[in-house]
Amino acid sequence: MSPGVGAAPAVFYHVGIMRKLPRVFYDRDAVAVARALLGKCLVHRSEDVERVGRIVEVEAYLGPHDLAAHSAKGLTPRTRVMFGPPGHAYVYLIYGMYHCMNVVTEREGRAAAVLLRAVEPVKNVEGRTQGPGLLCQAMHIDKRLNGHDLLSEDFHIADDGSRRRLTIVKRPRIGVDYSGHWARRLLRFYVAGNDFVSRP
DNA sequence: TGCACGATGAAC
DNA sequence: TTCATCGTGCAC
Repeated sequence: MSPGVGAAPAVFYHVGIMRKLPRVFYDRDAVAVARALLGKCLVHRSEDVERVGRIVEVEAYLGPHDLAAHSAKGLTPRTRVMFGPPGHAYVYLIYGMYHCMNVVTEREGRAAAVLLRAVEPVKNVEGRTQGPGLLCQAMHIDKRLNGHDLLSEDFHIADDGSRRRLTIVKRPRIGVDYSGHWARRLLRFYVAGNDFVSRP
């Protein structure tokens, strides 16, 4: 993989030793996890292919009191994973045609999560990755991975040792206008200037 | 059992 | 602004 001379400065080049994020990484408040996930690598191995994307845009969902969060509906078959322990994937079908992937955060019962909204292609990623639906499509993520442990070998998030300074932009979350004042909270975070952010 | 509505993306 | 398309949650 060649860096490409004179490419946009917002693109990451460095890929060093991959260190899988430990359980304690996810066992923190959703905002802290959301911000810390920016720049980390989402890794999914399936059908003998390892696909890697660098996370550049996320949204935090704080729990049942957050009216924009699915867990605001309470404990249901669908939200069961959100109410479970941290470091697991909450994957659901939206609008009958796209999948969205979340990372469960905070201790069991808190039902907080971070939605992955966009990644920058790093390895074996074809197609667009700007937006939660396209991200899942390109990374071959679907409902079969709902509840999957993110400390597994085939599906996890890793720190590749990149120490690039990131300027993080805070914005309101997308598509949650039904949630009253929660829609105005600045709970969407993305890497400033990155070309793969869905809605800069 | 029926029905309204999405944490979306693409076309018009 | 409209629409594709279907699982989920809740009303009846």
